[in-house]
Amino acid sequence: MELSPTAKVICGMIAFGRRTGYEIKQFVDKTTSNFWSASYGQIYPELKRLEDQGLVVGREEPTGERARTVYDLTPAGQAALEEWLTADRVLIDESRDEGMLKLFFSDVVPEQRIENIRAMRAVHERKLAVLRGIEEQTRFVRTGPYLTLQLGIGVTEFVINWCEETERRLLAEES
Amino acid sequence: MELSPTAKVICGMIAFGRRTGYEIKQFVDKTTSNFWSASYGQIYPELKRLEDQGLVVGREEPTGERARTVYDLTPAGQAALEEWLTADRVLIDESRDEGMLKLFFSDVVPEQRIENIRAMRAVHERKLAVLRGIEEQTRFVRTGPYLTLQLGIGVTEFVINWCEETERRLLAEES
DNA sequence: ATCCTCATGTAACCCGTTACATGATTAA
DNA sequence: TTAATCATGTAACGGGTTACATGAGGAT
Repeated sequence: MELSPTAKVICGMIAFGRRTGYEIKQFVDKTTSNFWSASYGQIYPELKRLEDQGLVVGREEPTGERARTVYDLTPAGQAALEEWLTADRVLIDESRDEGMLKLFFSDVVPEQRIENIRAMRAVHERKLAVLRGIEEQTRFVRTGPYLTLQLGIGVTEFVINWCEETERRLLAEES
Repeated sequence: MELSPTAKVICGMIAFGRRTGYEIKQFVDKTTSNFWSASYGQIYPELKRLEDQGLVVGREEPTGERARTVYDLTPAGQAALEEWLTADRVLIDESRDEGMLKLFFSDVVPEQRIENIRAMRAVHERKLAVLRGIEEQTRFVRTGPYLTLQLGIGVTEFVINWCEETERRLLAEES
């Protein structure tokens, strides 16, 4: 059973512990959103589809009067997840970085170039602060999340340094 | 006139020199695809819309019997492009990196972790080779494309190094 | 001749976000 | 008591990819 893009995060998150749709969204925002995000508009319908396909089971566990469905992986779901994780297929690798695009076209308005780089740096500084926050408040029982966080931090720092150096260099060249 | 996402690359590419839809696609693939891509299915309809909005003008310049429409920016198009480049708005920053997602969930199948990292490295090594190819075969009169290429190369190298180091570390810890 | 590149386009589909709607529970 | 958080959902919309269709020109 081939997993759809969003099914990959959903099943992975459930494999890390039974969860509600709401919790899946929280975890995605807190942990993978840097390289893989998901919205409620995808998560809830996808959970239904996964249940139809027999990859997950939802159990009603309301909090008082408040409806609440907790999902578990079925053996088929676990198998599909493992198949995906071990398969040697072409990996999705998409990115849309408007800061980079503006820098690319910055010769159209050259006076703005330094400003473009500063804006890029600001984006990455905010990102770094978020990642550092996660780093602090999380106990890493699992290595996967730890590794991706470290790589995320490393790349972000690299970009910030590059922005700083480039800004300095461009300012020096101006004079 | 607010530019749609795809209109940003299209107008930028035309600002760098009058082009056909086909040429825009070639340039995008060769230069920005690392952080911003576009398909024919977007480019041709978008060029029509931009012409309706008066931001570009298409001129018929066939090659013999072969139809060919070359686009130029109108003053309004140039203005819209400059407005976008100078505006201080929230920047689109999206990414979907399946290699990272697999690494994140690699505790589900821990024996596979090293393999996941190798696959990630392979992706980035291919990417680096492509970027280095562009670096060689291109004369950089313009700084924007040069800067984004350098940053792309730097980040890619950083990721490759991280993968190598992490792989070594994990192998050492195994024993 | 044949194949690659140039060149333009569209239709079906997939996917995903945004905004909205609703309501219970808990913390301040 | 009021605001934040927990919790579930959907409909409209926008955007983008893939696959297909077509054909001319240039190179081998």
